[in-house]
Amino acid sequence: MQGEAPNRETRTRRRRAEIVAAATRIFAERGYGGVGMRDIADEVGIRGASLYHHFSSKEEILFAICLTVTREPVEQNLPLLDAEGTPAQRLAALVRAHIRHLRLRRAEYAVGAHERTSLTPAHLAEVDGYRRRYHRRVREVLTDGMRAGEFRELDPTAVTLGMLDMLNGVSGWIRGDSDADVERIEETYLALLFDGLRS
Amino acid sequence: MQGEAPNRETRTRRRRAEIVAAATRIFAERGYGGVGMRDIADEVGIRGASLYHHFSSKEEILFAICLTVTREPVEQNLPLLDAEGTPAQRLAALVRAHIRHLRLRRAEYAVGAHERTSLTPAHLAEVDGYRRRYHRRVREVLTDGMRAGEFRELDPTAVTLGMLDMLNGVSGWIRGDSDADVERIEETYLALLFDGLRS
DNA sequence: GTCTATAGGCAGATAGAC
DNA sequence: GTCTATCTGCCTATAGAC
Repeated sequence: MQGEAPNRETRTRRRRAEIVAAATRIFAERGYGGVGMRDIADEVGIRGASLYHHFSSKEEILFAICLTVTREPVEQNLPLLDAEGTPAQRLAALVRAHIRHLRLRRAEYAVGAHERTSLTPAHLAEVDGYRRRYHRRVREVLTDGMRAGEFRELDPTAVTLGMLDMLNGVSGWIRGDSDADVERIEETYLALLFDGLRS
Repeated sequence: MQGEAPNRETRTRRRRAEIVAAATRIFAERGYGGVGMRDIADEVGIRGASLYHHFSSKEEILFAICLTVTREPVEQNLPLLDAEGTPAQRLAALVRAHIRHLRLRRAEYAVGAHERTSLTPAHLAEVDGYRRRYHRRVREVLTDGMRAGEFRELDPTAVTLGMLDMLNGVSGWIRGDSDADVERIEETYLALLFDGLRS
C-alpha cells in the first residue's frame, strides 16, 4: 500500500539519505577536509554526535556519496549498451543517459571526482571496481563499432578515457540549467564525439 | 656567468621549488587535507617549523601549485593561437602543447583539479582568472574557425569546456609513459576532436 | 534517535635560540 | 635557514542519560 505512515525502517533510511544529501552539498562547496561532522549535523538540524547513530565515521558518508556515482551508472546506464541497434546508436543512448544522470547527481559527481583520495583503501577499491566495469563495457562497444566499420580505427582505451573525462567534466560547470540547456549540451557533445569539429 | 656557486637568493628559490615539488607529490597521493606540514617537511628533510621561513601557510603552498597549472598554460600555450595558420592548425598546436605541458606537470594538474576548494577566496579568484583567460581565447579560435567555415557550427562554449575537460582529464590517468605513448594520446585526441568517431 | 559532555589526538602556526 | 619547544584550537569519535 502507498501513502501509509512510514514505518521505523523507512524513517531511518530517509534520515540517512538526508545526511548524505547535506554532506554532498557542503563537501562539494568546501571540500571533504574543510567540512566537519558538526557542519553536516548543522545542515541536517541535529547534533554532531547524532550522526554516529547513522554512520560509523565521516568516511562512511563519503563512501556512500562515491557509490551513487559509480554504482548507479553501472546499473542504470550500462544496460543501454545491451539493447538493440548499432554500436553508434547504443553509445549515443549511453552518452545521453550519462549526462542526464550526472545532471541529477552533479554535486555527487563533483565530490566523487575530487575526494576519492580520502576513501579507505577497501572502499576505494570497491568504488574503482564499478568504475572499471563501466570503462571496460564502453571500450567493448567502441571496439565492436570499429570491427563493424562503423567507427574509425582509434585507440579504444584512449577514446574511452577521453570521452568519459569529457562527460564527467560536465559536473564541474553545469548549474541548475533548464532542460533545453541540458539538451543542447547533449547535442553538442554527441556531434563532437561522433562527427568532430571539422566541417 | 653560468656554473658559478649559487648566491643566497638562488638557493632560497631552489628550496621553495623543492618544497612545492614535495608537497605536490604527497598532495596528489593523499589529498591536501590528508597531508600535514610535518609530512611535507619530512619529504624535504627539514622540520615542520622551517617551512614557515619559505611559506606563511600551508595554503600558500597549494596556491603556488595551482598557479603553475593555470599561469604557465596561459603564458606558454596561448601564444600558439596567435601564430600563423588556419584556426584548425593553431588549435591542433595548442592541443599538442597542452598535453605536453600536462605531462610535465601531471601531479600539479591533478592537485589543481582536486583541491581548488581549499584555496582562500582571493587566491581562488586569481587562479580562476588565468583559467578564464585560457578558456576565452580557445573559444575565440573555435568561433573564428566556425565563421571561416573550417569548423562546423556548434555551441563554442560547450565545445571549449568539453575539449579542455577531456584534455585535463589526462592528468588523472597518465603515468610516466614513454614519448611514443604520449604521441599516441595526442594523435587519438586530435583525431577524435577534429574528425570524430564515425568512419 | 537525539542529546550533553568530553576524551584524546593531531594539525597549523609561533617564539626564540643558534 | 633551521632548529626545539610549545601553544592553541579544532575535530573525530565515544560514553551514557533521556
